[in-house]
Amino acid sequence: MLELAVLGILLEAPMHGYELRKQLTTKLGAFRAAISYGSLYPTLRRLQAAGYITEASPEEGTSSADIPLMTSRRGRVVYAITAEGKERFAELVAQAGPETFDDPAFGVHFAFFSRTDRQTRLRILEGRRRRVEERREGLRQVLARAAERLDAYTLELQRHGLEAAEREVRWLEELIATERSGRTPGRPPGQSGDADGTGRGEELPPSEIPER
Amino acid sequence: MLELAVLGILLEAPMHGYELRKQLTTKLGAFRAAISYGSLYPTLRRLQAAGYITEASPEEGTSSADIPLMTSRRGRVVYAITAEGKERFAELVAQAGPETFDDPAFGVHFAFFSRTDRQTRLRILEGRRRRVEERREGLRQVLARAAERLDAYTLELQRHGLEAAEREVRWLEELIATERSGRTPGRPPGQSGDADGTGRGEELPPSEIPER
DNA sequence: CAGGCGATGTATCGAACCGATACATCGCAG
DNA sequence: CTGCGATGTATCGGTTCGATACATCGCCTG
Repeated sequence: MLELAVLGILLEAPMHGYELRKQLTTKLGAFRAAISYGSLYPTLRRLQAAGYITEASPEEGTSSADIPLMTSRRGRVVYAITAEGKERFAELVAQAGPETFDDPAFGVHFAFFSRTDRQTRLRILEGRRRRVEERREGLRQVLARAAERLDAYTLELQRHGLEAAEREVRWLEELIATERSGRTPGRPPGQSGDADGTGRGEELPPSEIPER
Repeated sequence: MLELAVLGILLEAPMHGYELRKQLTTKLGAFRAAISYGSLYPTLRRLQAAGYITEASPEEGTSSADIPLMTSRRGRVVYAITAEGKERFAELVAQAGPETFDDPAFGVHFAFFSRTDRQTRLRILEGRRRRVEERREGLRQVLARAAERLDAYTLELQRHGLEAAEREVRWLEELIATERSGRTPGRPPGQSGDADGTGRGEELPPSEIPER
């Protein structure tokens, strides 16, 4: 899961750990809170061992003498994705197994939707919708059947959870409708960010991002 | 975290693992998805080792002969909370450290609010509110400052996250206001599930709850 | 100009937690 | 009487987290 996220970020530019973590946090910050170093560094080592990324010391300044960035040892380490890593990313981003629909994994996949083809996007959105619908139904059952046996606070918690689930289903419905119509998400009323309106929005496989 | 949850559930009745998990899932289901056995059983063993719960074989039926519940071995194991466990629960439920405000821990604490005194409830709600507000501000920064550098999907994700954060802050505000006014949460308009309406809702200290 | 302090930066350790899996029994529908 | 889904206990490997340690940088203050 972190594997996909790290590869996806490194796809845009080589980076060192600290920066990587910041990017990860803002990119995934909407669903997940933050990534800890205790997860990040092991993941980097795993990826490196598998040959998906390389560890490269940074460019040696501009002149002849290498100014030791941090006088002795502990120079900053820059990680870059390899060709195998790109393949691996494509593989991971395309697969939508059941585990893709739990909270954190869905957020990660969603964050890389601009690098995912529409078919896969739809599969993931619909899978997630089913998940959230099931959760919603479960909460409704509890509230309908067992309301009198629960204390006021537990009840309030269930109610809040139910509301959130209902809202997310609606959000997903909208996204799915948008996908089907071939558009790109974004607020139509405010500014129509859709410059061409041709309804493309996928087939952006090379590596750059045409999105506004 | 699971420790608190398990003790809280066992406080209501002795139970075996499977049932415990179900209770846990409905009680905490609004914030957390589900508890896996890979977490539950180690937690039970930890609690048992610490003396907070005891493992008791179930009542031996009604007659003289003990019908081996599951012919040979693997009888169902019933766990019950001890006096030390109750003390431990009171200790855990009262403390509102910073870690209390991340998603899962907050949900657990909230679920046991009917066993928490109002002072602590307020501290926890306000701490959570500050957390969510910070998150909300972070997302606003991203959306305001870096919107043009993000693709449409990432943007949509941030927007959804922001909306959820705003909604939760509002929810928390309401709860805090309700607490301050000495009432119990619940929908006043719909059906007043509040049988007595005396506005009590705290002071149900099975053990003791020291007011700050 | 000393020195402190917050941001940048790399890294590890123990513990918690999860997903998958194995195994066993019960009740009941076909 | 057979198979299958719910009930039930339990472990294993692996991921992730929280805390912590260590080191350098730039900047502000006394």
